[in-house]
Amino acid sequence: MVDLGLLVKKHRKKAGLTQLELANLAGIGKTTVFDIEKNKETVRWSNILAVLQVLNIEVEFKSPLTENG
Amino acid sequence: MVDLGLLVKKHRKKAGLTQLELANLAGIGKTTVFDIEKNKETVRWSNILAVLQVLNIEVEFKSPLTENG
DNA sequence: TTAATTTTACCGCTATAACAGTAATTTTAA
DNA sequence: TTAAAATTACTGTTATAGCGGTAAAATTAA
Repeated sequence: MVDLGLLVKKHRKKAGLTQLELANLAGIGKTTVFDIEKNKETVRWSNILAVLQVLNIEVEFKSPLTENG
Repeated sequence: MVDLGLLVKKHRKKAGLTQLELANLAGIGKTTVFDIEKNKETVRWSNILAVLQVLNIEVEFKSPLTENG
């Protein structure tokens, strides 16, 4: 899954939240939630993190270096 | 690994790049690279993505929903 | 169908991230 | 040790993300 916008949307729906409710829970504006779901990459990392936290989504970074040592 | 700043720094070092070189390769300012390595979360998602791309680091989002279906 | 809800879209305003420049500090190499 | 390179830190300016308000589509429910 590379589509963060769709991922957020799916999780939001599963949680039974509207964009506005998710925005309020994450402490951000509704416009930003909309932007995230539209894969607008100019949003702040902190705002994405706030949304992911509400939806219980974890972030992982992977590379050849992280695999071994 | 949750420390994105340290992760970026390690990969940058491994690639033999200075912050300025990484910034130029990623097409962003040196200040932003510095901020990312300092785990400043107010940076733009697009700028983080640009840095990760240069360093060949992939992003993965995980949750109970992404595991099964 | 109609009404209610939600999403999408656009608008200014404000707050601030991004930036280059500079300088001080720290690290590395000679 | 000294010199060179890199990192950290700060500053002022500029560009723009974030925001609420509003309204139009789209979706859902009755």
